[in-house]
Amino acid sequence: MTQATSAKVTKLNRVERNAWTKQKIFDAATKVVGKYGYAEASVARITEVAGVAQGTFYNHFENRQELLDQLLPKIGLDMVHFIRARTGTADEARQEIERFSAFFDFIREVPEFLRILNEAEFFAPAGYQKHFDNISSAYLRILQRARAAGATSTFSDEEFEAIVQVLMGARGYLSRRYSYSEHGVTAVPDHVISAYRKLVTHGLFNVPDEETKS
Amino acid sequence: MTQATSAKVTKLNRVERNAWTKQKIFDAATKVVGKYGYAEASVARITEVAGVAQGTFYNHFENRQELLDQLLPKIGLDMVHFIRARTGTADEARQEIERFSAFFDFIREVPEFLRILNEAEFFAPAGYQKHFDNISSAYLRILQRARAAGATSTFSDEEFEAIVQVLMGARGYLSRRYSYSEHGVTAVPDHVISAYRKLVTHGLFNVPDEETKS
Amino acid sequence: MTQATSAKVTKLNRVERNAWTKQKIFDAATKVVGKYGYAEASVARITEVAGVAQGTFYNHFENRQELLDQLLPKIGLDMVHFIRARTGTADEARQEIERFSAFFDFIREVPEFLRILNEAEFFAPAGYQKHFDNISSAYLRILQRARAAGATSTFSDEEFEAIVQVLMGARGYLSRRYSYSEHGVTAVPDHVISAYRKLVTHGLFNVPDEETKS
Amino acid sequence: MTQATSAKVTKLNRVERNAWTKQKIFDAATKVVGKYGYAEASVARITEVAGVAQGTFYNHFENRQELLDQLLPKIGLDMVHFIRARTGTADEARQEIERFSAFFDFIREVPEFLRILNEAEFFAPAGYQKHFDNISSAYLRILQRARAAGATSTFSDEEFEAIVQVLMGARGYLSRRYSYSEHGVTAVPDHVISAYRKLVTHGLFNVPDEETKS
DNA sequence: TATGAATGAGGCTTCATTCAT
DNA sequence: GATGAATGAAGCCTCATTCAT
Repeated sequence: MTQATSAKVTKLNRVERNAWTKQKIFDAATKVVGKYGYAEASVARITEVAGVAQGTFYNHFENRQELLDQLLPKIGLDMVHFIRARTGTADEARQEIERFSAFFDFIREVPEFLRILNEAEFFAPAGYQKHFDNISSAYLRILQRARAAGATSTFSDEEFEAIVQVLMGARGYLSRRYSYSEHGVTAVPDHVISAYRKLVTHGLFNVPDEETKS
Repeated sequence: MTQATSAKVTKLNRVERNAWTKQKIFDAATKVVGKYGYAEASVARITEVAGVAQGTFYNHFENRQELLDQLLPKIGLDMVHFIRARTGTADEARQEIERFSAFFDFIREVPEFLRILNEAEFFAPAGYQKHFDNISSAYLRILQRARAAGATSTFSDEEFEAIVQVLMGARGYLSRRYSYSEHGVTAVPDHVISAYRKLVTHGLFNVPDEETKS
Repeated sequence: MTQATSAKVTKLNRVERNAWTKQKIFDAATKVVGKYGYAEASVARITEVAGVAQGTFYNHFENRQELLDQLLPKIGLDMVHFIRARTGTADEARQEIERFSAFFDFIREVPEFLRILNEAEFFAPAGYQKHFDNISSAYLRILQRARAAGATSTFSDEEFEAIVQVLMGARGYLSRRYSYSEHGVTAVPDHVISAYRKLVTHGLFNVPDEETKS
Repeated sequence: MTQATSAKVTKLNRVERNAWTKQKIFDAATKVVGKYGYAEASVARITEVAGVAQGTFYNHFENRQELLDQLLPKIGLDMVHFIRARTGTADEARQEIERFSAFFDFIREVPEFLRILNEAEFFAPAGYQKHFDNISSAYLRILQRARAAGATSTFSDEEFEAIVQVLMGARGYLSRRYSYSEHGVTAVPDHVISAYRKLVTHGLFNVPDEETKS
């Protein structure tokens, strides 16, 4: 999230002032939604936090929903960059764990993300869709590349799509359970990471011999 | 979902009439939330569908939220019974697949469940929590029993907790992706089930030898 | 206009109370629009005058426009009855003058009518249309009957339609000019009536002989 | 309507540029009000059509109302010239029909006029008043001159004033009824003109003999 | 003079909840 | 217990006007 700096605003030209105001609203929305959720993110509340008049809001956004729908995709891209920067060149399984861990690190970096991500599906469906497409297509390519390198079990493209859902679902549900807390966002416990690692590397169940080949 | 019978209401004593009215409201809420979501489930709409006056609502529920919070746990129990009845005595991995499939069968049986489940977290948090506790504790016991029978990889109790989140997240996300459709609820494709089976039996990634021992 | 009596409201049953409230709103709207015009007739203002809460408004009318569109047709019918009661059995020309005079008498009786009539076309088009259809069809029948009795010059049905417009336009414009005044509504001067009588009985211009026959 | 020429604006001095901008706003207002009506003629819309900034508006007009009030009188004068040019030297009754027809011709020439004329009374009362005074005094003089030439029935000055209202009301109502249409403005049907002619030349009703002398 | 972002009052409507019958 | 009209807070949005650049 681009944090609007509160530095001196001494000399800004018109275009800059304009962008600065929009950014203030955007940042305020991020804060408000992150803290109180979409349902409580009224235009009045957002503009109050942003320190502008309610009418100003509509100089920068068509309506409330338009802003809300921009929230997740924007932060979602930040997340992608963040995770990418934290992914090394180890074997594929390890990279997946790195991505998984980095996801939780990002949540701590941008605590608003958690709530925005989880609620967007219902309060900002268009934004959620956009974010989801961003993420899942990237994820799918990663898996396909791993498969090409012989690093995965045998999965079809369709199955990979389902797997992407599972992996995103894992992050979503785990983050709700382990990152929320009274005051702020906490680090994810190690056993969550180890559980995830075991699941993606060995599966959950031992398989009787005769089933091995499906 | 307990369907209120439309049988003759001729002879009901006071207690029965009372329960019958409450049930009507409850069923109406299920229908309305299932079809339009929590956000559109106004008291006016629910009571209209139930065929009672708005004021009647408050004779049976403290407020709107109280009813909404009861929705998911109640249907959730129906789901547990449904799944349990569909789980055989095969090996643990197979039973998990049966449970997974049964989950999607239940969605088709009770189409309202999908929306209620997915939205409850944000619109009926208390109800969601209750449901979640119901499910996850049951699930945890299943995994622990499987472990005792030597049917799982090596997981600690804490890790199992995380795994439960993952498995529920998988169901949640996959159902959103594959069960929703224009008109009603559709069956989940086979490749989703096979992907899930592969994941829980073999994991996702092949592991280089030296990593085997974490 | 049915004036809501301000008599004791001691004992009214539910249905009566309901109708009474709706009537209060209706009367308030009549007053407000009559005095300040449609543009200034906000729901807030109307409900304040009616002495009810703003929300109450929407228990009785779908929305603001629905009420506004009912205003003119309702008063318009009162006007028709009023005029009819004042029209005697003299010859057709005299009856027309009676109707014309009665129109202005009605305006004094129901001063709100003037503004409601004149503004409705632009602020309550649906209501205006309804009123206009009511009036013009009645008027047309009157003219046709007079023609059948040999009491009119030679006009076709289509021409009569145009004449109806002219006669209504005459009332509209004359009432704006002669009935409005600072404080309330004034009687129309005699010379207006005599001018109207001369016009409808002899026309305006003397016609050179050779034109007589078109 | 003075159409702002789209000629090269390359060399204009300060005064000319000023007038040119004001004219652009004026023309835009005419278009907007003519097409959408006064109520939809927001300053934002007008300036957008004019291609100037909103603030510019207030360099040329005190406020929104001031502009709106200038619209009708200006076009009204164009109308007067138009009609005068189309009025011949035949007998008075014929001239009146020519004026009547020319009025409808003008509406087709300047389609915006219709809406501006009809709505002005309520949205631009000051402008309406001014226009009305312009027209009615001119009309009154015409009638007086006709009377002096012995071309009219017996009317007093006061009665003539009322007659002017009737004749203008006829034009107003007839134009609303017969000139509006889905796409643009249509010619007035012949039977409207013939009805008008009959009315002003013979009146509407046959008069029993004994009434002749009122 | 031109610009256009900022302002804030005010409009319409929804809806959970109350309460007299 | 059932009813349903009444309440009023709160939400979203529009728009004429101002003002710093």
